Amino acid sequence: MTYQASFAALADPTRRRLFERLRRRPHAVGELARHLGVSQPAVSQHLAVLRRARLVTSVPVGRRRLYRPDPAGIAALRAYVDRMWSDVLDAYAASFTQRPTE
Amino acid sequence: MTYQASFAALADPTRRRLFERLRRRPHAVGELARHLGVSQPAVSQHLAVLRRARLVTSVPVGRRRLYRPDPAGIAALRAYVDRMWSDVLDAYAASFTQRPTE
DNA sequence: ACGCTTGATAAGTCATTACTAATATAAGTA
DNA sequence: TACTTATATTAGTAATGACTTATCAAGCGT
Repeated sequence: MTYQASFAALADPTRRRLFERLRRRPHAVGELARHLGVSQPAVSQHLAVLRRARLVTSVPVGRRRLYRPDPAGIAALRAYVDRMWSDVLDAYAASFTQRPTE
Repeated sequence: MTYQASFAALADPTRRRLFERLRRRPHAVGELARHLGVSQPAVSQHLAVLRRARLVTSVPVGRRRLYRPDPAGIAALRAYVDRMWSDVLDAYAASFTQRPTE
């Protein structure tokens, strides 16, 4: 059920760009705001959504706060998509023996 | 860039339930509406969104229309999530040799 | 302590969207 | 041809959400 929040989080283009920028190395909030061309509050709000979806974590470092990807949410998302994929493949294989009923 | 639409499509819980129900076997629109407890137009609209995201396809069969999962969109989503995952792992491994700058 | 910097939160606004009811189209049936 | 069934489309509405400005809290340097 946790992947639901992940989909909602990554549905927004700005939030997805944020996430993609974090995937390589940790970033501070202001740094992200400068690069994405949105205000600092907007970035903070987006990061809060990503955090609730377990897609990012953060640690305070001095007066800044470093955000980095959270493997937990990404793994959950990956597991979900993988299961969908294999289910679809299974259904496709089964469609040769079993005709769609109703 | 096509995964963007996939995320947006699956961000809605109703739409995700629709998609999950299709993953096993093809379904007609009315059948889906009955099971999900939403009106038929709502289902048609959701299916249109899923179709634009390349997550489902449909074929007319008599006066009904059968919807089934589209491997194209699912594969794109899977590729994206997999790349995120490996990038995060790479960054984690690199973090031992390279300290996060700025 | 004071000021500066960094980030989070609050309140308000505008745009998007998920839904319903009503209507249109099209395929099958008598 | 008329009638029914199945789905799509349109129009309107209520809720959600992404953004802004303003403000608050906290850490660091002088």
